[in-house]
Amino acid sequence: MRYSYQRELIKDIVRSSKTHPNAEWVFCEAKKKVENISLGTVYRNLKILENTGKIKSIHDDNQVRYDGNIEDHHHLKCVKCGALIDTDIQSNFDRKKIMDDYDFEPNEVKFFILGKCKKHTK
Amino acid sequence: MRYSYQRELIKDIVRSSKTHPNAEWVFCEAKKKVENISLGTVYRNLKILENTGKIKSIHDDNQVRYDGNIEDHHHLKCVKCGALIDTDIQSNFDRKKIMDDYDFEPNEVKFFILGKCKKHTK
DNA sequence: AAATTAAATAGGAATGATTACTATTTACAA
DNA sequence: TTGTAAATAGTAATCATTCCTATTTAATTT
Ligand SMILES: [Mn+2]
Ligand SMILES: [Mn+2]
Ligand SMILES: [Zn+2]
Ligand SMILES: [Zn+2]
Repeated sequence: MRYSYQRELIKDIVRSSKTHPNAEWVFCEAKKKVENISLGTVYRNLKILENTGKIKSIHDDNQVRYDGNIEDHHHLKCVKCGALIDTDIQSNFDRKKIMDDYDFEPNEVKFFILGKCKKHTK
Repeated sequence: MRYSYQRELIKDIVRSSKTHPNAEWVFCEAKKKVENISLGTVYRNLKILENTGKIKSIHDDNQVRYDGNIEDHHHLKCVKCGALIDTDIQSNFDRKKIMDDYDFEPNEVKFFILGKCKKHTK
């Protein structure tokens, strides 16, 4: 993999963000440093960074969002403002029961907890 | 809400399916009964049926799939063939811990268990 | 320090899922 | 029956994302 200033920039933007941004937001941030960077470059590098384990992606309804926190973790999602909040909540499921009851070999759980974040408590 | 043959048909197609189909599949099925039904009509009515609680929708990566099973339930998702399998697995999370630790008011959990269905066991 | 080469880019076109628009059709009530 | 507004078919538009390609650039070789 050849060095690319754009790719390093995109990685740093995602890694230092806490909002789980989408490609468009990353693009706008990147333009502050490379004024003529193209959106295609952002998408291509986000995918490369994901495939090489440098960042993670989250499918949030009809959009892809990116996460600079590559630790295994889950999220709270605010239904009011769309915020995604990192948690250390563990998912515990009964592997054997799933295999027995459904003839299915599980190996990962994805979940979000939907609700309201503190911004909306009156 | 005025009666519409197309809407009843779309409802019956989703209700009787077990595959959690997308709009395109529902459209193809519907054409077997109403040859010139339009895709827009399918999308519009799927949304109406969802909003009136007659069916549910599931965001599966970048596509919306529909579910005729309106009971509260979760799914196993096969990473090999994309199959979604209904389960009666319950999500148990500690509501109080979430409120205390994250200042977040949870009210629903969405999860999938990813893995391989029986079709891929050698 | 040039010349070489293939990877990466910018910019724009294409795609695919979904939604919006609009003239026509249809359910249903007066 | 006739009047009406809701629903439809057909099509155009939108939005996120991917694809294409001429040009630029990082890295290797002279
Ligand atoms: Mn996260
Ligand atoms: Mn289901
Ligand atoms: Zn919020
Ligand atoms: Zn499968």
